[in-house]
Amino acid sequence: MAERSSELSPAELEVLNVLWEAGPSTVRQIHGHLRRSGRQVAYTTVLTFLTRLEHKGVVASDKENMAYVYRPVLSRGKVRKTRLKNLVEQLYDGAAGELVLQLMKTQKFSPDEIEQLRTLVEQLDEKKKRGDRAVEG
Amino acid sequence: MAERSSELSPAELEVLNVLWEAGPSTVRQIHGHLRRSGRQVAYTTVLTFLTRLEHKGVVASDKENMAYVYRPVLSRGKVRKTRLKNLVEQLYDGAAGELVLQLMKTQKFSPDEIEQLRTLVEQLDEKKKRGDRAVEG
DNA sequence: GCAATCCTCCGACAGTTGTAGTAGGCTTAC
DNA sequence: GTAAGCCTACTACAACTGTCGGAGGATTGC
Repeated sequence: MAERSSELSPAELEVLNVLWEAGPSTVRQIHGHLRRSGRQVAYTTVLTFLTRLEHKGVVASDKENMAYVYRPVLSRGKVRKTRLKNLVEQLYDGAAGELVLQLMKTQKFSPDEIEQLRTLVEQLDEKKKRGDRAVEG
Repeated sequence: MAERSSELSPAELEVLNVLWEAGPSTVRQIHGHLRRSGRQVAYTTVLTFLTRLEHKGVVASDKENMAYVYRPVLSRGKVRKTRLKNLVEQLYDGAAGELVLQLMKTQKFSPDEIEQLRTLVEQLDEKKKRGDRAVEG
């Protein structure tokens, strides 16, 4: 099992999510956050995850007064990108078209999002038409 | 570690992918398929994965002449759905809007897909407008 | 000053995953 | 009938994951 050391397990991701949402936090704060959102887990377990994450270079920490304050090093955007790429490769033959279509059919969108989608599709459509003309002429 | 028994590891998914693509196959066929696509792995390793998958109820097998022929029980669509749901929950706060937007901005689409996207957006737009009127009046 | 708290470190343990070797049972080409 | 192949079953093992408990040091309420 080679280069898995920089990958994030589900539980590690949960912890990282708290950090992204709440910003730099102590173990206790993260633990409280998780418990409040229904995740029953021991304090030391959270500590273990943070230690592992730090080891992977995904979070960093500074001692502040009594306790260490952890902060994310890896951005949510980066993780999203990697994960999405994996998903597309593993289940959509590397082509995201179908995925987008599937999402559009099954998900709900806010008016604002629909507006953005419309704009994006129009742009794509423009490009397509230009391509068509190029092929024709 | 409770109900993880029905989840698919990356390596298991690789094997399942072959089954989805190539249809029912023997261990040897799957092994060949994987090797041809650059995945160096021992015959018995593939067998292990298939055994585990069968144990999880994800594939089934029948003895045909000499060897067992394995076939998928779980559809690609189902796995896609589950995985997508996980991704959205874990990294997009349960709302797929942002995900779709991200994909639309970063991915390439075929003319046909663009056409479909346009249709879908138009439908969403219609709905939105009806909603607006309902709110106004 | 000392018990109650907190904090981190270390070790542990079972289940999962990736990977493969070996043993032993059929098939088949001679 | 026997060696060469192919097939599965069983075993193994290290790394990764999820989960904690206990040890031992610092802080603080009283």
